[in-house]
Amino acid sequence: MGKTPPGRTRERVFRFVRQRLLSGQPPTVREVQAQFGFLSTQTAREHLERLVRDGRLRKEPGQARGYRLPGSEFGGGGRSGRGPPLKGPPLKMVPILGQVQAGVPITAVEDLEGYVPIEDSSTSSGELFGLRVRGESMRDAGILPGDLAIVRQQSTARSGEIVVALLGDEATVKTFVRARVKTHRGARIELHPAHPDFAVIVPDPDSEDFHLLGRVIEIRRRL
Amino acid sequence: MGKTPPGRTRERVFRFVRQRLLSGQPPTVREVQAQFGFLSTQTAREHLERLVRDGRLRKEPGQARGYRLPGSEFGGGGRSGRGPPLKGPPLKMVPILGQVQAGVPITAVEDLEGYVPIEDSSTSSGELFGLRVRGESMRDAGILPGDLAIVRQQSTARSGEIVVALLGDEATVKTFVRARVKTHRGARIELHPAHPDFAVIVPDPDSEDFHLLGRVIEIRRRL
DNA sequence: TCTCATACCGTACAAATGTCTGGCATGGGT
DNA sequence: ACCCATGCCAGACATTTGTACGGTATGAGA
Repeated sequence: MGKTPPGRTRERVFRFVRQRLLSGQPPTVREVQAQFGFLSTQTAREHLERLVRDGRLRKEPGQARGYRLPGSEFGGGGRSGRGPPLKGPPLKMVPILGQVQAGVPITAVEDLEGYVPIEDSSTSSGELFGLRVRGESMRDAGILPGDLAIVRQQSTARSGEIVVALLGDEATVKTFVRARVKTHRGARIELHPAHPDFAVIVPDPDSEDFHLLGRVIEIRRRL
Repeated sequence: MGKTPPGRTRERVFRFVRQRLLSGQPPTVREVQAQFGFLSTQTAREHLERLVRDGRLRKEPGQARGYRLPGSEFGGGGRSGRGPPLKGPPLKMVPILGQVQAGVPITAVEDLEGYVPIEDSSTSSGELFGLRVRGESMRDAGILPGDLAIVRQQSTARSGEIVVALLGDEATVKTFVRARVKTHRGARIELHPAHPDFAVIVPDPDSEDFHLLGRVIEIRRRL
């Protein structure tokens, strides 16, 4: 193997490693070596280490297939042993629920559409689930029918947050508002649509027909 | 470690391995061992091998971190046939680009914000990347400033598709339209905003200042 | 010329990791 | 009782893989 222009080969090495990492199969040093026909593992290693020094790759020293992409911190499972320092993966598979019912733990719901991957670095303990948006009532907030709402289960919310509430047996996405009302002791709850044709809903917080399912933390739309 | 109900532990092992694979980090036998507190690597191995025999996992014998999800070569996907209905979507980590330039291969861009996980079952060969949306010009299509657009690199598009185009050195998200014009031979290209205050853009397809970067396949908004 | 950096090769060694052989205990069935 | 499958442990061995130390050759500058 002769020499190649400076940086030329390294660029190709990066692409190769990157492709492998993106598809879930971290390469070994020797796989990189073979891919480019290097006659020495050291050559591959030098390229890799250089990419790490340049911040284009990250690595877990000593681990087999230890090269990673920078940016998102993947990691091993929740650590319990003393082994290498690995972090918990912020990546989760979130179930998309076909229908929601009050009081039914989402983990027990069988009627699900599938799973979507989501990065969840938050430490909040609420379970996550996905819900398909129906209706135009949040149109002006950029939430359209068919969108997938990622919801964190919680029974309270702050004013202005977009939430999923269960009214009767219907799940609905609205902006949660605590309105100060002088006539009452305390505040009252309102569910605001984001569309001129829809009216504000004022549920009775104590009613059996009203349940706050959680807060919408992300909207996804497939085109 | 005492005994546990039949299959109980194996189910947990499977979930652990699956989670790791989905996040791009195949576990070692010993990592599984540590995760569940087994005192022997063999115990972990037996669970893993059993999962392979049951078709729930696949493996590359002899390779370090050689366990895979069945179906596809990568993160998972496809069906495996037997066993519980567990499909693993083909999962990739997609780079979020801070800025885009014409002619620069996305793999060479260093200025990236991070990576997001995305399911890509399509067989299209175009590379994927993420781009932060700026401006209000697509507001009425439910695409707001700060949204993350997932883009598949391609140099052509069909009329009506939402695309990312490079005008000069500015990347912009618009609806791609092929307008039939009688005066010309062939059609002309238009980039339509989705906001009354913005005007249709009619780029010169042959200009150096116009490049079609790709098609928007998904919109994500963090709330 | 001399240094220095880049690009590559050769050959090891040691750690990480996959694999194997043998054993123990429990429970279900015959 | 016997057989057999399951769940687990113990201790090794062999391969894969990361890492280290040293070498050759070329080109850019000082």
